[in-house]
This record gives sequence, C-alpha cells and structure tokens, in this order.
Amino acid sequence: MVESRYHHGDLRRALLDAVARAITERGVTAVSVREVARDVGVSHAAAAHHFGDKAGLLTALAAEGHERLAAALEAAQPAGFLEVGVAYVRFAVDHPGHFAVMFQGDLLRSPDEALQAARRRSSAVLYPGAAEVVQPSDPADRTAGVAAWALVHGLAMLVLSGAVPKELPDDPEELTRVVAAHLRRPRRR
Amino acid sequence: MVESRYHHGDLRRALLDAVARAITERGVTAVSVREVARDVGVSHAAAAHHFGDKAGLLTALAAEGHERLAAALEAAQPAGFLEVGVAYVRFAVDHPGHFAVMFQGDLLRSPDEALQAARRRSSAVLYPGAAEVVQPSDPADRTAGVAAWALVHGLAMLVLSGAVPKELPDDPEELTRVVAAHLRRPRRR
DNA sequence: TGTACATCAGTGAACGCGCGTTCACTGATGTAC
DNA sequence: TGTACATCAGTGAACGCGCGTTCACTGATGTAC
Repeated sequence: MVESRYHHGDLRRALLDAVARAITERGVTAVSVREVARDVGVSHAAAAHHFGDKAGLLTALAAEGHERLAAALEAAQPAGFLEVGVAYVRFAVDHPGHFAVMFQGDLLRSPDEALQAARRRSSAVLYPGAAEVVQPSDPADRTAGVAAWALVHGLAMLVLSGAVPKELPDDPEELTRVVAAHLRRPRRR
Repeated sequence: MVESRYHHGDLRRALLDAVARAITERGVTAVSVREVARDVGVSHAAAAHHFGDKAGLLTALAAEGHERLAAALEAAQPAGFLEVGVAYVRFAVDHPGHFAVMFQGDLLRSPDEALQAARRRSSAVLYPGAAEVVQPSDPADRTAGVAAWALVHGLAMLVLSGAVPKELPDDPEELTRVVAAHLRRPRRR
C-alpha cells in the first residue's frame, strides 16, 4: 500500500521519470504536463511549480539525457573509438524517451543554461577537441568524428523505428560493432 | 490580385504544400489542421474532406516524401553508391517538412497502403535486394547497406539541426562526399 | 442549344475536450531562540 | 523542550483557447439526353 503524503519526497525525479516513460509509450508529440502529473498522482500545478512550464519540463529531460549520454560516452572512451559508438546506440535504446526529446529542438526552451552545458559535455566526446578553440585539431579528424557520429546516430534511429533488416543481429551492441566495421579507422589517435 | 473561387483547383496539392511549409517553419509538434487550412485560405472542414483526419493529412505527406525520396535515389543510382547517399542528404535538406514526418511514426495512420508502398519503394534502393526474398544477397552487403543508410540519415539530421562543425563544407553535397569517404567501399557491385 | 440531374468540392456552425497557465491558498518542514 | 516564524512543496479551482471532428448544407461542374 502506497503511503500518501503531502510532500512527495523527490517529485522532480518522479516527474522526469514519468515524462520519459510517457514519451516512450505514446510518442513525443502526444505528451502533456497534465498527463504526466496524473501518472505520478500529483496535481498538474505541482509540475508547473518545479519546471515552470511544459518547455521547462522537456528541457530538463533533454539536459538530463545529454548528461547521461556524456557520462556513458566518457566511460567508454578508454576502450576506444568503436566502443564510444556502441555506447551511443546503447544509450538511445535504453533511454528512448530522453533520446527523442534531445533532438526535438522546437519543444525546448532554447537558451537554457543547463541544457547548453549538458550538450557541450556530450559533444566534447563526439567531436574530440571541440573544446580546444585555440588549437583546432587535424581537419581530417573532424570529418572522421562527424562520420562516426552520423553513423551511430542514424543507426540508433533505425533501431528505434524497427527498420533494421532481421538478418542482422538483434543485440544493439553487436549490431553496432558489425555495422561500424564499415567505417575506416580514423588516421590518428 | 488572387481570384477567389469556390473550387480551388488543386486543394489537395495546396494543403500538402502548406503542411510541409508549416512543419518546416514551426516544427512537427506544433502543426494543426486548422492552421494549415487557414494558410491556404480554405475552411478546415475542407481539409477533412480531402484527408479524413489529421493523421490522414500527415500520412499523405509522409507517403509523398517516400515517393520523392525514392525517385531521387533511383535517379542517382546509376552514378554509383556514393551519389545515392548524396541524394539522400540533398532530399532531407530540400524537403525538411516531408523528412520530419516520414520518421515520426506516432503521427501517422499506421496501416496505410499508399504509405507502405512508398516506403517499400524507397527502402528498395537503400537496402539493395530487399525485394528479392527468394534469393537473399550476401549478408556483408546487407550490413554495408545499413551502414551507408545510417550514415547518411544521421548526417541529414546533423545538418538539419545545424550541428555540423563550421570547418566542414556548408554545401550538403560536398559535405556528404567528404564524410562518406570514411566509409569503406562495399566489397562487391 | 438547352435542360435535368448526379457528383463532387467546399462551407459554416456547432460540439465537447483536454490543454497550459495562473493564483490565492494550505500543509509540512526546518530553524532560531 | 517548547514556541514562533520563515520557507518551501503541493493544492484546487478557474480562465480562456485552439483543437479535431461531425454534419447538414450549398455552390460549381460535368454529363446524358
């Protein structure tokens, strides 16, 4: 029996979880603040209290997504180039709600500081050296980074929309390894 | 001065153009049937007359998108592997409204015959040999096809969201050639 | 050339609904003394 | 240990709005005779 309390404990967390679940189940276009609050069992005004408005809620989810993605990519980095790509696809499959909202720019509060910082962190891994403005790295590395990013991002979308031919591996990690093998190894590093 | 007539002439066409424009300008999540009808200068019930409901309108746009994409890819095919990818990115950049809705499954009428046929046509070029069920082609070709599809799809999304680093070429075609160069050539064909 | 009629395109009013946002409020918690 | 008070979390009612859908209708067009 769930204890009903006036103070939820961690309502912010619960709302973010609920909106991610709602997006996964019903799609990013159908999500509403009221429905999410209903799922959590709280008044919809409570959601407004935490996030301001709908864009605020979704922006917070997108920022969290970029943070988690960045953490996953950073953790994979020591294992090398390929494993970063594997981690990318893994993230998309494990967090489809976050992933959907991260790239749906028109739903987000655009000049949001937390979101921008989180974005910077995840793209720092994807575009190695993007942070070092002073001394840009080898242009060839840049195109290699974009190629890798494009490939894993597109692959993630393929997997999420169920468009991968069935002869290929079901497991996202194995699939990524097989598909990314068609990428030439980057010249340096 | 625009002549105002009771019969529009080609309202279906005009509505599809308007919804593509609306998605491009205001995003796929914000689009409404009433707004689109207003843009064309027609009652919103007229749109319902042509497309049944909102899902019908967006499904028709998605189907048209797949047809146009298929035509572009087929035209590029004789020029070889790489040019098909170039055509893919070109299509996404030229038809962002269509492109957005083609991959937003939750907005579409799912068992729509015209949409499915159009999808089949475009994926027949992307997954070469997908049509030949009887005699499946070399599995290695399949993974190569998926790799190429994933790369150009991801690259298109990068371009549309303005996330391509500015040292890389602005022109989508040139960009695609540079980035896709990191893909190993497929073994056969 | 004219008339009758079927067909199709588009209208306009009406409906009920869920939405996002606002606001004065109340309940709970923690801290200072 | 007790009391006063500030702070914060969450409530519930109200608002106005634009939406999607439905329906009986009217205007225009084309075809048969």
